[in-house]
This record gives sequence, structure tokens and C-alpha cells, in this order.
Amino acid sequence: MSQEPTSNFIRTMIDEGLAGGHRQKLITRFPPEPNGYLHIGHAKSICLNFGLAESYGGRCHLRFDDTNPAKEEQEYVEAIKTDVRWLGFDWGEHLYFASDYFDQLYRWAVKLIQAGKAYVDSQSADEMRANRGSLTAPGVDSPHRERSVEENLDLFERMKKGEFPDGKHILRAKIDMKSPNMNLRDPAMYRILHAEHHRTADRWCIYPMYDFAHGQEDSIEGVTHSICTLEFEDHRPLYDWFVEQLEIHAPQQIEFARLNLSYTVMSKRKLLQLVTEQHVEGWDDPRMPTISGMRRRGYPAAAIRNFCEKIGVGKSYSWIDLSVLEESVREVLNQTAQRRMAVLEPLKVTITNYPTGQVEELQAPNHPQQPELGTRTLPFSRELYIERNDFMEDPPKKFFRLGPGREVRLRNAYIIRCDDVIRDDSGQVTELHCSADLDTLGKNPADGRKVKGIIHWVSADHATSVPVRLYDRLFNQENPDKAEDYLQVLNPDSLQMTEALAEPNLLNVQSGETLQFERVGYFCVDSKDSTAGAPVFNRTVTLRDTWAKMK
RNA sequence: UGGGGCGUCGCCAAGCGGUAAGGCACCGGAUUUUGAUUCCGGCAUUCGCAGGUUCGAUCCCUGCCGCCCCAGCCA
Repeated sequence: MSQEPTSNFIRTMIDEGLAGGHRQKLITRFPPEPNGYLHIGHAKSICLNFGLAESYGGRCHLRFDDTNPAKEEQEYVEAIKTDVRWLGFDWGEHLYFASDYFDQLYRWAVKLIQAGKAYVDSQSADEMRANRGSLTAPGVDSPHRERSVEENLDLFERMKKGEFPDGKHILRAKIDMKSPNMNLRDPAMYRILHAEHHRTADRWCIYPMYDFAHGQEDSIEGVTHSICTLEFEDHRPLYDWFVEQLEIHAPQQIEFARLNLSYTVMSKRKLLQLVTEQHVEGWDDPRMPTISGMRRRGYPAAAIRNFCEKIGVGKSYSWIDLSVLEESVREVLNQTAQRRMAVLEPLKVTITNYPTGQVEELQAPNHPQQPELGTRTLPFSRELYIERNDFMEDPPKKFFRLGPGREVRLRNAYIIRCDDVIRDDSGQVTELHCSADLDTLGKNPADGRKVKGIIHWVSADHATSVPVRLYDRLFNQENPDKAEDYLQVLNPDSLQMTEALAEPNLLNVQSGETLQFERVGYFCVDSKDSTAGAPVFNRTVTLRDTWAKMK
């Protein structure tokens, strides 16, 4: 079930570095910005970074890149820690924050000013943009580019002291306004932001830009391999430049392609909008592609890890079908989930040759392939409910279920034959009269006739009604980002609230537990809305249904 | 049109000069008191295209085509 790590280009690069003697150990890091909850795309990065550290006997740090106080919150820090831990990874003592390095970063900025490698610019944001040039036209130098070291030092000091309003000045690296790489056209290093930071409160009113912070943070921590996504490939020369000017340890940056999953959006901005505008019930809504949403939906951590392993890692733009994730979930749940029976759309069945008032306690295995998981008792009586779509009045030959005159096996019980179809005034089928072959409990018919179909059922008098939420993909379009407005392609049927008639054992479950409703799907006891003795079930994923595909 | 990447089966993805791994999907067939699971078998003479180097190229060279990213005082 768990995947063997297959070779990939990152492992190859690491191996080469190790073999060449350039590196002795491996230190990676997962560096989220605490401005939202983690999603399945982050899981890919987490599994990659922690997985690498594990298999090379190194370690992986968890570091929060909290350089923008305007967007970051403590709530997100806690949620991210919970999610990484839940996925099964441990950063040990190595929990860090960019904000812990603010003093060092400030000193380094001063050092660059002193070396004539950075300057305070006083253009407006608009002017800076205009002077940056375009993709094909070089930029032009700022009129403030040649300020003296003394003046720069003074201005930067006063920026720090809070003498200026936001946007009045900005610290820039002095590199090359004509560089074909836009990132090298005197990028911003420090901006003035009179904002309360979730960890440093109001101690600072200037904050380093991600580009001036990230590489140095890795350097400080001794990170050997800085694994990040493709869009930072263009930034690598900048990070290398800072590290070289500062004469500090240089991590090796390696970029990989981020995950794209069909029928979902992955941008934090959009996920945040779904939450704040209440298109979903929160970050942990079971329809969300967030780790917390998947957890609540019932996806096992192992399934997510296996998924990340099986999709591999490369540099080509890739698009993974949602079904690959779902298949990973089934793979794990099939082995771990106990079996139960529940009927979603009930149709009454009366066993006409079964005595009124009689109740039999049948034994049913909790898992067909794992007898060690024991059995449970199932009450059987004259009146039952079966699934409405397990009956057809005029079934095709390939329909192995119930129809007039047809026989079917009741799962864990008897074989029954449909003798009569009862209708109401409108012609709707309301009930089936069936007769049971009472000599088929735990065995096949003595006369050797074959009964192919098996359907699930519950005893009418003993069944308990439980709330069930049927989830479906959040979006109707394979790539919601391609839509004019991604909110327009939200799937209106992504959540269907209903009730199921369940075997009595289903009242006896624990929060977060996942069970298989035989022939229907996997269902997880909702961790938020369930109470003792009153579980609410989330459909984690359906079972594979080749019959549905045949139709 | 400047720069940086990427192009191997429907979807991912190994391969790194010696003659195309694997997974998913799909198609057969077996077992099965879940049309589930499991199990067997099938599934790229071909690696974006065109040239070139070589005894030999998916791997090296040249040119072309296609796709992605970059002009935040976001990360």
C-alpha cells in the first residue's frame, strides 16, 4: 500500500551533490506563509521535503515565512502545525519564523548599504513601475540611485524609527536596471508597513520583502536544499546574489512543478474567498481541497501521502485527475474501514413467509478480508428496507438485482424472490412482497441454482435514521481557473444533506471513525457535528461502481 | 518580440549514448454472500517536429513548433 519512493530529478541532484562531496548532510524545510490553511498542493511539498529528509537521514524544518504582517495571523500558524503533524511529519526542535530573523536581516540590509549595494529610493510605486521597463524594454535608473552611503544609512534608520508613512521610501538592491531578468532590476528589499505583526507586534514598521528574506533564512538555518516551486526559478539569481554579497552559506535551490488537481482551485486567495463569502462552511469544509477539509471528509493521512508519492515530482506542467486522489483514499480505506449496512433511498420489502414479530440475530463479518476484526449482529425481521435503485420493474438481463419474479441475495442473510409489486394511486412503487428461501442462510441453495445479485438491507423495526452528507466535487469545470469567473462554476450539488436508514450498530461509533456502507461508499463520522449517540456521517468517497459505468 | 523553464502511452512518470520501468485509466479473463476487494493477461518498433554527430540517440549538436512563468512597496 505504501509507495516505494521512485527516482526523480531532485533525488538525482541530491545524490550527485552527495557523491561530489559538496554536501555531507541533508537539511530541507517546509516554509509556508501563515496567511491561510494548507491545501493538497502544500501536502505535495511537505511530503517531498520531509520525505527527502527522512530517506537521506537528514532533517526538515518547519519555518513560517511571516514577512507580511498585513496578511498573516496566528490562527493560521496553529492550523498549519496541526496539519503537518497530522500528515505524519515531525520537525522536532526545528520550528522557526522569519520574524525571528528580523534583526539579522536588518543588519544585513545595513551591510549592503555600506557596501554600496543597496539604496533608499523615494519614488512612488507608480514611478518605480514605470521606470522598471517592460519585458522587452530595459528599465531606467532611479534618480535616487546614487545617494551617498551616509544618506542611505540615515534614511533607512529613519524608516526603521517610523519617521515616514507607508510607501514614502523603500530600500532597493542596486543590481542592474537593464537586466533581462526582471528580478534583478533593483528589487525591493524593505518596505515601510505600519502594521501590527502577529508575533513582533509593533516592534517594527519596516518589513523585509520575501525575496530579501527567504534565501537568507535558509542560509541561517543551514538548509542544504531549498526546494520550491517553478515560479521562483527566475528568482534564484537574486537569492544567489544576496548570499554572495553577504558572504554567507549558500543553499542549493531546486524548483519543481506545483500540483494542479482537476475540479478544484488551489490559490489561497480563492480558497480564502470561498471561506469569507461563505460558499463553503469554513477552511475545513469537507469539500475544500485543504488538509483540514480532507481530514474532516475522512481522507486518511496515509492516503494523502501515497497520493503524493504516486504522482511523482517533475518540472513539467502537470494536471492530476481528482480520481487519482480518490483512488488513493479507497486504497487505504478498503483495508482499514469496517463494513456496515445503510440504505440511502429506502424501498420497503415485506418477507411474506417470515413470521410477524420474529427477530433473528444474524452474524456479519466486520471485514470480509480480515476475520480478525470480528463480527457484529444484525437483526433480521419480516419488514425490511432495501435501496430503491436495487429494484427495477422491467430490468435488462444484465441487471443482477431485484425485479418481478427475480431472486437476489440479501447481504449476510437469505435469498429472496420478488413476488408482488405494490403501488400507490399514482403508480409509484411503494413496497415489494417477497418470499425468502429460508434454507440459504450462510449457504447456497440446495438445488444448485445460482443467484448472482447481492443487495444490502436494514430491518425496518430496528433501523435507525442518521444524518448523512453526500459530497461531490466543488466545481463543475475541470479547470475552474479557466472559467470567466470561477465562482460561476461552483457545483450547486456539491453538498446533499439526507438521512440514511442504518443498521443499529451505526449508532455505536467514534468521532472521526470511517466505515464502509457496503455497496455504497465510505463514510466518516463528522468530528464537528456529531454528538455521543448521534453521529452525523460525511461521505468520504463512493465505492468504484462498474455497473454505473456500464449504464 | 527580452529572460527563465518544460515537451516520453489518455493522465502522471522513470530513463542521462546500447536499443522504451512503474502507477492510474482503459480492455479482456478468474475468484468473490459488496457489480467492492483480490488475482492473472493485454496496453508506446516509439520518446513535440526536422536535420546532424555516432556502429548505435529518448538521451549529444543545430534549427523549428507548442505550452508555462516573470513587468507586487505579495509570497
